[in-house]
Amino acid sequence: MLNRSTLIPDKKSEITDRTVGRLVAYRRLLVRLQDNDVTLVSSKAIGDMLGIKSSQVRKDLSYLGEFGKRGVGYNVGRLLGDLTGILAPFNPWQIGLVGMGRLGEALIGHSALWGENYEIVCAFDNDDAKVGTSVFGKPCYHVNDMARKIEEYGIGVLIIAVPSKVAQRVLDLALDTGQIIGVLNFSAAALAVPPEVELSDVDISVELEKLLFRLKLKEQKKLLGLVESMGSDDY
Amino acid sequence: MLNRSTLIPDKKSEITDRTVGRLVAYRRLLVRLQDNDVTLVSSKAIGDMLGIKSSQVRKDLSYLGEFGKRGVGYNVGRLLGDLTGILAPFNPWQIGLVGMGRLGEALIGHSALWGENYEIVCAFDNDDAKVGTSVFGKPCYHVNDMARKIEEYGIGVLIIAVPSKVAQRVLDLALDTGQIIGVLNFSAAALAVPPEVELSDVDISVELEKLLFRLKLKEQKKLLGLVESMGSDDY
DNA sequence: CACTGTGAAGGATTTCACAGCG
DNA sequence: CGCTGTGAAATCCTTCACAGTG
Repeated sequence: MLNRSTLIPDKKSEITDRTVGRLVAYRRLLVRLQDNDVTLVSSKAIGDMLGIKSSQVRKDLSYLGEFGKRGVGYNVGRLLGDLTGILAPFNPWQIGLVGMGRLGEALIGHSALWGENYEIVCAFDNDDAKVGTSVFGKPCYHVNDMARKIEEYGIGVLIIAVPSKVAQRVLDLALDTGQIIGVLNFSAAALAVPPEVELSDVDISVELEKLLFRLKLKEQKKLLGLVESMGSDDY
Repeated sequence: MLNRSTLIPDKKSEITDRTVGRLVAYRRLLVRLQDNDVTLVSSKAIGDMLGIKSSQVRKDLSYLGEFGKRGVGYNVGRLLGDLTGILAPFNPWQIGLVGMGRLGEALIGHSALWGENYEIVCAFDNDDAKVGTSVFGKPCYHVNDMARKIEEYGIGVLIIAVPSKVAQRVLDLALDTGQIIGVLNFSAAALAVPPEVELSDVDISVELEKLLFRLKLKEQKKLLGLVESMGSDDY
């Protein structure tokens, strides 16, 4: 169960969520490089391709050990293997998808969510038209059967893709099993989970509004700059 | 065009992206409170409902002005109005959706992306079966017509929901119009945009992998703790 | 020589702690 | 008295700068 290659190095305590996000991106890039028969890459090259400073890349990788050769760079295959091992779970995760609406379907079909290391094993919905069907080979069960199916499938992680009004209620049904340890929440609800459960929120409309606000700030700066350049003092 | 109520206060320069994200959440919460006829709320109450420290709530709001009454709290209606004004754009944004796959459809149907202040006006795809159709009332055009339609509709913001292999190519077609100032990228590609264009990435699989890695770290800590509690020293 | 690995500096964000006020 | 608003402290994250090395 605990095999050496996937163990996270001792400095692990310093690996933050932000670093992990970048590690995932590095790994994706390395896969592409390997496909293109690139065998060597520098932190500068990685950074340029991802829009990150090279020092950030080196710092991130340094948390995991010493992978590079000074004066040379990183061996693509070796680094890819090491990153893959570090990111890989000890055992594959079984994931349940709650909510088979448009977003749920999009997620279940999302190729990036079909890995060797984790798998959406089934979905849940309260719409009788969907219950009993299969989407991309994943069966859809009624929300009322969730607790039972979570145990049957050994599901430890849930993806929540239901309307925010019902998100907490439906989640609580699942938490009652005591078997859920991680939740990825796509609803706009601020979900409550016990402290031992990891919760992560992806709020699509917040992301859009953040972007639009940045644009507004820029617009305002431009407009105010204009006013100032007309020199109110001089009039 | 520049109306007073939507102007961002002078301290605006301190408003960070993170703060904006929380402001959006505060506004959503306030709408709910107002619907439930709550008229008064404290920073502590807001924080508790959203899983945030009350000091964070107060600091965020303080960037925008003084909205609360000491010893009392915040007036829900007043604060809601102020936040709405500050977050509202000077003019509604016209948004184009690139990619009408499952994720694109989910986004176009996502109720949260239909606001008074922004609207997805149309979609683009390269699949002839989709071009010419309408989804949720939004017409779908061919990617080759994108530049023309961006100008026709006055689109300033794009949502990218195409496979990462083609994302940059398709985006470049749009950027050539010189009219795009913001891009919300759902693909896994690290997109390049000119410095005057705001880019924001929402990477669904990175979010999932980050969560799974946190779970792995916890698991490892537990396992190592177990080893330690067996007290190798004592044997 | 070119690049990594990393302490130390610099920035950014959160939290504290308390003065100030209704 | 209770809660806001805010400097100051603490924490977290990124960038710099350079010693170290193949």
